[in-house]
Amino acid sequence: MAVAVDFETFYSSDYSVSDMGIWRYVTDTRFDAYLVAVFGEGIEFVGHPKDFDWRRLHGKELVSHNASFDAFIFVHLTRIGVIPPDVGFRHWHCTANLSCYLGAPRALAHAAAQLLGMDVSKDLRKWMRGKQWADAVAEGRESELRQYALRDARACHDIWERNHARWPLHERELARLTMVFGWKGVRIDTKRVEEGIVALNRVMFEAVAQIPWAGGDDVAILSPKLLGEECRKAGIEPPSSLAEDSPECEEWENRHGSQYPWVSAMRTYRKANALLEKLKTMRSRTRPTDRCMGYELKYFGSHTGRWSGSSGFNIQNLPREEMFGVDLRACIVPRPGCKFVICDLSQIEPRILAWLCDDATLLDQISAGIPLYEAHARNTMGWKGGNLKKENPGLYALAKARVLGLGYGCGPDKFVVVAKNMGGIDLSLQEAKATVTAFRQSNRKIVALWNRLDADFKRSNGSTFEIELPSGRALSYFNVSSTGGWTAQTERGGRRVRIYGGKLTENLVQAVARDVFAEGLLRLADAGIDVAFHIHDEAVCEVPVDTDPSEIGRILTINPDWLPGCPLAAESVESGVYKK
DNA sequence: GTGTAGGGCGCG
DNA sequence: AAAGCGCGCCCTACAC
Repeated sequence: MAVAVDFETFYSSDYSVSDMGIWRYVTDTRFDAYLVAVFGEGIEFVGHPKDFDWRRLHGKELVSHNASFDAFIFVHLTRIGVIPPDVGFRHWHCTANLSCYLGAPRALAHAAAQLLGMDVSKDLRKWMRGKQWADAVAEGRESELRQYALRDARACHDIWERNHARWPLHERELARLTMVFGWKGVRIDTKRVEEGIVALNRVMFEAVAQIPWAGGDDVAILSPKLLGEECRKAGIEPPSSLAEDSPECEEWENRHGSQYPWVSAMRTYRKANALLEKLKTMRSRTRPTDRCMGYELKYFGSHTGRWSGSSGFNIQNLPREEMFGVDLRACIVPRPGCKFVICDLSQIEPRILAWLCDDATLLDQISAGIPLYEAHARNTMGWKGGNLKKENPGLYALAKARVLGLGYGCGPDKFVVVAKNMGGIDLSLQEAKATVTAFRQSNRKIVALWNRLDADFKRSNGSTFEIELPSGRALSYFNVSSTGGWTAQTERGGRRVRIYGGKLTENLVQAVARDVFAEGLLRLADAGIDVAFHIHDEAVCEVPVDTDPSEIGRILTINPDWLPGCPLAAESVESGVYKK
């Protein structure tokens, strides 16, 4: 039994949690929590937070949809004296996270539709945008608003009551850790951020100077249409794509690039702008009190279970290298007295794939210390020499591209691109075709896994296809259908996507790797090691400077009980800044 | 004005 | 028949 708590707070087009982050939103002078709805265990209240007897929640299990928002509001209202300081609730669960775990959408309206079959329209909340409680009163809609808030609290309560038994305790703990890691945030090197902003403004100024249509105020500098018009004025055809990996665009650049620097200026502008926006977000979200920036990760952000970045700042996709002389990762630093130990699980996905295929040869080689991609080259590419990475870096790169690309069904056309992007390898389509065929012939166990999953999937036509993962949780595909090709929904009620053996294999591997890493996170927490943030298979730990870094790798590579015989390895680096 | 789709590109 | 996968955020274009 739990009590649902749902706050309604003022927001507008230029004042919102999603743009500003929760800390700045709450500390802004415009902040106003004008309503709270509380529902469950015989409590039914809706009104101003100051009018609720918060002591009624003492000792209760609380639940909110997006608990990282409501619990933060609760803490803030306690700090400023609206809520008394002695309300001791037991846990504060999140039904948005629960919904994701169950394969339902995160947003309350859609989650309630899928999990409760209930229509929870958000129209009134949108209507409140930019309006204060007094505006609602003036327009005679306050009782409607109260009902709306209570209805949301009831939906949250019902989602919890009907489904929480299917959410394991260790997964709830992962969700809780995700919330508190994000609240705590990361320390920011504010000087480096400022310098980066100055440098990028200059880069963009110079790029704009090269773009003839960039004069006015509201001009779309990256507009393909405007580029097209400019090209036709000059009597040349515009490239149909500006992507870095477009051969057509590469040819255009070779032919026209020196005379017309437009494409290269647009690319520079695009990259520098994306970087600049990230720096500005960091600057605006850094708390002056402790020079730290809160961030948010979405627990179960992907259907395979991985976390995903969120809320206007994605901490999981910071560039690895410096760009335009700006090192974004280095803007994130340990707190005083601490260092980072950055630890990642080495080649976790191919190891899992080998384990799932029961490829004993490969597993034994890895256990014996042979590098994974070298072992692959020995087994299936005829490598007979010594250390492959040292003796033949080109072949090593190809082996890596084969393992990471071809293991999941990549075809020849795509493999040309994958080999180029991943290993800088130029392959003709003919060579790619031969490589794909040879790979599938010499990796029969992988192909057998594709085929087995594909057949199992098709047997689920008309219903839900579930793959039981070694950890005990399930990977689900809803409403399997064969109409117009085989499709399913990876999210309940979501868009249909094409499903096939290679994709199922990749999803399965990704899900198992996620569970391995998740167990590691729980063990780190048990050992009292702070994780500043994490990126799929990498934990950025923030520890006192005298901490032994090898302990962290040891903890992350303990085999879960459900993964016996899969050799795990980790690499750790100590650093005074975040880096790759 | 808002919402959405898609190109492009950052990450694992 | 064949198909790398999983994300989020920037921007533009376009429908309403």
